[in-house]
Amino acid sequence: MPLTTPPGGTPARRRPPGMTDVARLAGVSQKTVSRVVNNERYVSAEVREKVRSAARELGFRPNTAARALITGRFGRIGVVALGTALWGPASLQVALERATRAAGIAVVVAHTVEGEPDSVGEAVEWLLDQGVDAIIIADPVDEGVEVRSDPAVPLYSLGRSVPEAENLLAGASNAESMREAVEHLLDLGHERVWHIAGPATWYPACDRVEGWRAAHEARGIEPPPPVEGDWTPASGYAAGQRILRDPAVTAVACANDDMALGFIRACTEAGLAVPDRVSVTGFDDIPAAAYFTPPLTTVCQRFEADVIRGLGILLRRLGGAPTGAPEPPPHTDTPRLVVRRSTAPPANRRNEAPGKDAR
Amino acid sequence: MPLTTPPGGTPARRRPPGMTDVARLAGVSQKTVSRVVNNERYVSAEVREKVRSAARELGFRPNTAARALITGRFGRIGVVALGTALWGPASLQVALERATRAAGIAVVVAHTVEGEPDSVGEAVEWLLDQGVDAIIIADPVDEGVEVRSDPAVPLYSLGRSVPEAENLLAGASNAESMREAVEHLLDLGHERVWHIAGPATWYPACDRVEGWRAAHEARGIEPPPPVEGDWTPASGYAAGQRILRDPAVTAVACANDDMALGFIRACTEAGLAVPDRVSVTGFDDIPAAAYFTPPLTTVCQRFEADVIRGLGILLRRLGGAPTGAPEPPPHTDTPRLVVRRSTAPPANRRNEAPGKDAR
DNA sequence: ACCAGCGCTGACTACGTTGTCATGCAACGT
DNA sequence: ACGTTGCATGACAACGTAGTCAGCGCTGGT
Repeated sequence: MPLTTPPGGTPARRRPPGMTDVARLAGVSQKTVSRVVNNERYVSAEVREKVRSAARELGFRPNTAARALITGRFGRIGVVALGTALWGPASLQVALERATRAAGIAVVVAHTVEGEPDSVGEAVEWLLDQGVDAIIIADPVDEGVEVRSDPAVPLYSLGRSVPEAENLLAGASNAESMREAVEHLLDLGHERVWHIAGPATWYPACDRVEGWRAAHEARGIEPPPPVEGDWTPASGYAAGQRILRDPAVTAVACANDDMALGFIRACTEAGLAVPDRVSVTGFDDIPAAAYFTPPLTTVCQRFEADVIRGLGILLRRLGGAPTGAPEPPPHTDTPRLVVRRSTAPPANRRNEAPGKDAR
Repeated sequence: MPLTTPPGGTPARRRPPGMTDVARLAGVSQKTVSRVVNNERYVSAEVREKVRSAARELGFRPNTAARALITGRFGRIGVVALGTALWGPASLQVALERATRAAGIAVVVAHTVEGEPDSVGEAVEWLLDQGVDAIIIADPVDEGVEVRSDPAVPLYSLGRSVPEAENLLAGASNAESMREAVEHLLDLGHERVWHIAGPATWYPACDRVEGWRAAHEARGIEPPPPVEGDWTPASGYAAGQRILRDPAVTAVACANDDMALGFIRACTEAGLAVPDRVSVTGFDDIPAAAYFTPPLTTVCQRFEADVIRGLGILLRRLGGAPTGAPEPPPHTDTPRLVVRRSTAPPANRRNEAPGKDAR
C-alpha cells in the first residue's frame, strides 16, 4: 500500500495536512508556517495572514506527536485518581481538568482500585509509558507503598498522600473547614464534640481529624476518642450505635455527609431527636444534604479554588504554561460552613440560645 | 546550551535513553531493539534477552511521540464528559477508563459545562488538538448543538447523545432497568405508577421514561403524565408537592435516588407514610440509598459491563487493540433491581400480598 | 561608500521511532 | 555443487515539527 501521493490526477491523500502542505499553499517555507502557528516574532503581518488562511483552508492541525518528539515535552500531565464515584474525589477531578485545560495542558487519567496497594504504582507506570510532563497523585488513599518514579517526570500530590511527591494542596481547606464546623457546635454550647472519621488511610480523613482536634485544643478541651468509619452511611450508622450508648453525647461531627446520614438514622432509631437531643454536622455538602431529615449542617469544600492555586505551583515548576500562565487568583475566603437544621444548642441550654431558623 | 554529549569524560546526559542507546549497550542495531520491544518475530531468543536486559538497565521507555509520529496512531482516545460529580456520570467515567486501559489505550478527558451549549464542541476541538484516535461523547446532555468533527477521528457516544456519532451503548440497561422497577411496583398491585423524570435534555432520562412507559403499555395501562425534575433532591421534593395533591397516587418511580430522597421527604411532610401509603423507587443505588428513611428500593446500573461491551465495538473499529483485544464478555444478566423497604403493596391490597421483609 | 544592525525568511538538520528492503547465514532438496 | 527457502539482522528512509544558522533587503551611523 503506497502512502505517497499517486503521480497523476487529484491527489486523494489520506494523510492529514502538515505544515509542509500549508507552506506550499501559502507559498512560504515550512519554517515560516511553524513561526506563525507558534506566534513567534519576525513574521510580517502579510505573510502571517496568508499562512493563517491557508491553514484554515486545509483544516490544518499541528501534530502534537511531532512537536513532542522534538521539544521533549508533551503538554500533558497524568492524574492518578481513585476509581470511585464518591463526591469528593469526583469533584476534585473535574476541578483539576478544568484548571489544567485553562492552562493549555491536557489530562490523562488512570484510576486506582482501593484495597489494591500497588494500583498506584501501576497507574504511575502506565502514565509514564504514555508520556507526560508531570504526574499528580490525586488518590487520597495512602496504602503505604512507595512509588518508583522516573527522575525526568516530577511527581506531585493533592494532599500529601505520597512522600516522594510535592504536595500541591499544602494549605488546603480540609482541616480548617472541619475546625469551623466543630467550633460552630462548641459555640452553640456543646461541651465536647464527638467525631466519626473517615478511614485512617485517607489523608482527607486525617486532616479532618486534625481540624476537629484543633478546635478542642484551642479551647483547652480534651476531645473524646474518634470513631473510624469508611465513608459509607452504613459505617455512620454502626458508629452511631456504638457512640449513642454514652448519654453524654450531644454533638457529633461526621467526616462526610453520607456517614452523617447513617448516624442520623441511628439517632432516630434510638429515639434521640436530631437536633433537639443530638446535633450533627456533615462534610462535603452533597446535593442530597439539604434534603436529609433534618437538613444537614455541613461544610462546602472549595475544590476549584484549591486546585487552581495548587496547579499554579505545578505550572511554575514546569517553566511556564504554553499558552500563558494565569496567575493563581487571590485566595478568596468564601464561607464554607452551611448551617441548616441538624445543629442546635444542647438541651440544657436551649433557653439561653435559641436555634437559628434556616427556612 | 549544547544538547549533544560533551566529548570528554562521563556523558552526563539529560535526554532519556532511546532505542539507539539500548542498541549500543546490547551490541545490536536500533532496529532490532524496536523488534524486541514490539514483540516482533525473527529475533533469536539470545538477542531478545540481551536487548531486554540492556533496556532494563538503562530504564528505557519507548517514546510514544516518535511512535505516534510514524504510525499516525496515538493509542489514546478522548472522552468528553459532563463536569459533574453526580453518581451516574462519575461511575461511567471510571468504568470507561478501566476498560480502556485494559486494552492498552489511554484516556484524555475534557469536561463540559452543563448549560453552555458549545462546551461539547469546544471539548471535542480540544481533544482533536491533543491528538486522539477516537472521541467518545460521554456527556449525557443533548444541547442540540451539532459537533463538527475531523473526518480522520471517528466519533462515538455513550447513549446516542450526538447524531453524528455511533452509539456504543445501544442495548444499554437504562430503559430495561426502569421497566423492571416499574413492573415490580405493578406486580405489587399498584394500578398505575407515577414518574419523576430527569431533565428531558438528558438521554438517560429519556430512556428511563421510555422504560417506565413500556412497562405500562405492556399491560395495556395508560400511564399518568410524567413530572420532570433536574436530578436534585430539591426537584424531587417539589415534584412531590405537586403530585401528592392527587389522592390516586400510590406508587412513584423516580429517575434517580436523589430525587427519590426529596420525594420521600415531601411524602413525610404531607403525612403520607412510605411505603404504607405511597411506594417509591429510585435509580442508581448510590451508597446512601440503603440508609434513607425508609431504605430505598432502587436499580443498580451495570456500568462496567455495558462499557466493556461498548468499547469492544470501538476497538474492533479501530482495527484491533495494540496489546491484544479482549473479546467482549458474554452479557451476564445480573439482577439489577434492589428491593428494600420503600415499596409495598397499596393500602387496599395489603392483606392479599404481604410486603417482603428485607432485614 | 561602507559596515553594522535589524526584521524577516528559508535551508538544513535533529528528534526517536517504524516500514521497507537488502543482506548474511543455515538448512534443505535437487 | 547448486539454487531455494526461511530465519535473523541491519542499513536506510520517512514521519511532522522546532532549533540553528545563514542570507536577504533595508536603515542608519560613520
